Amino acid sequence: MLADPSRAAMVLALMDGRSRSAKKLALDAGVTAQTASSHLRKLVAARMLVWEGRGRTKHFSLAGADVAQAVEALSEIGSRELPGAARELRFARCCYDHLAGQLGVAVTERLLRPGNTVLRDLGIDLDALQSSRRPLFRCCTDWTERRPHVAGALGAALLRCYKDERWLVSVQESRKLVVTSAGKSAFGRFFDLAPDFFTQ
Amino acid sequence: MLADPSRAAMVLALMDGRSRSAKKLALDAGVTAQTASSHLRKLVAARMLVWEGRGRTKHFSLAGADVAQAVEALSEIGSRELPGAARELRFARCCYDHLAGQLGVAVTERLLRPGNTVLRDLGIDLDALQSSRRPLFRCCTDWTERRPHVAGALGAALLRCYKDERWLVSVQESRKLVVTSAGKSAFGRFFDLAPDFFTQ
DNA sequence: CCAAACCTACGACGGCGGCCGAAGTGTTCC
DNA sequence: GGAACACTTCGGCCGCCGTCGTAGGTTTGG
Repeated sequence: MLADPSRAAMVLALMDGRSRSAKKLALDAGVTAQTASSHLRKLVAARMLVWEGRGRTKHFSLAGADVAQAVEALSEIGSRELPGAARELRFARCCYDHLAGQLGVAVTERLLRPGNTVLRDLGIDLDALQSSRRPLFRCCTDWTERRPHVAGALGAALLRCYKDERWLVSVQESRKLVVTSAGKSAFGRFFDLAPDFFTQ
Repeated sequence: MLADPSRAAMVLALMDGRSRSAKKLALDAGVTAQTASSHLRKLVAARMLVWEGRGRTKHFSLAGADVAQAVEALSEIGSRELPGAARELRFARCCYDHLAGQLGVAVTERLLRPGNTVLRDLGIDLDALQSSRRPLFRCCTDWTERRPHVAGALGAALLRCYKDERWLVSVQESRKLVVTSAGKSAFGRFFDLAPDFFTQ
């Protein structure tokens, strides 16, 4: 149940203990309402979620604390590799195909500022990404920062851009991403990051 | 990682804390050595297992207690529906496509007795099952009984047989299986079960 | 009573990944 | 040295399931 990214996103979104509508959970997971409905039915059948009808909407919440405990236990395993030589990993790493870590969170925050023109400045073609089968925008919760970073087709396109421009280079056999000197100035310029952001 | 049946079987086999060879784990999971090798590589990469070379064999064990904790937390969810009106469920239930519960465990124990002719008596065609892509025999650990019951292609064939003969009937929207009166005498005859086995 | 909003059922598509056979590498034992 | 054994890599097959478009049902609000 938790192995599917969409279902995991829905369960993670409910980890605060509150309840959300099916529509909201679909947005959280970055899928359509039809897909979300299918997933929610399975999660309820697995006794991991419960629901309550409020008029024409259905509100879902975690079925119990044991579900949350299982999710946290799995998160523990996922974030376990951090304590050691994890400073670089915590700063910038590859999360599937997009950027995660402190840099990923900072970039996402700037992207969400109203009125910014970062995507146009970077030459990201949103229309081309829209045509992809994949959801354009997805927010992925960062295990180290506990804040969202941009994922989905847009997140993948951004990381591809960073790599093409040689702002980031990936480390062999690792999720680590290293910021080049060109990258430091470019990220600072496009995303309004202070110079000492990279030297903390 | 834990969502795949083969990987889950391997991890469950290691839940006693001891270590096992790759070959042994392949047998536990009911897959070939090649497939097991692939799974074990992934589990090690995910920091869920560790290994130690002993001559020409590799012995794997759980990477730590947090892995066991996550597995137990997930098992808790899986077995949570039992406490309430769970007597029938604990006695005989459908586990995917095969029989589980006290009856499933008892049947498995009889099948493993040397010299028994139960499969031939029931008309199970082992050669036909062999040709399936699916592993013929797989042992599934019963969460309520903590003992193995037969799964895999053979387990599925057996349950199909039970249902065709109307020894077991499934309950709508539930994993519950009800033993018919014909089933009670048939199970008693073929598997040497005392009459009071069904009335305890 | 109509339009809008929310959720669901059905069907089809497509990709990911589990699976195994064959072949290769390294180790043990006689 | 040679045979048996344990594990790995490579390649290709195939089935499962996540995804969405279309369509239909239900509730809300005007």
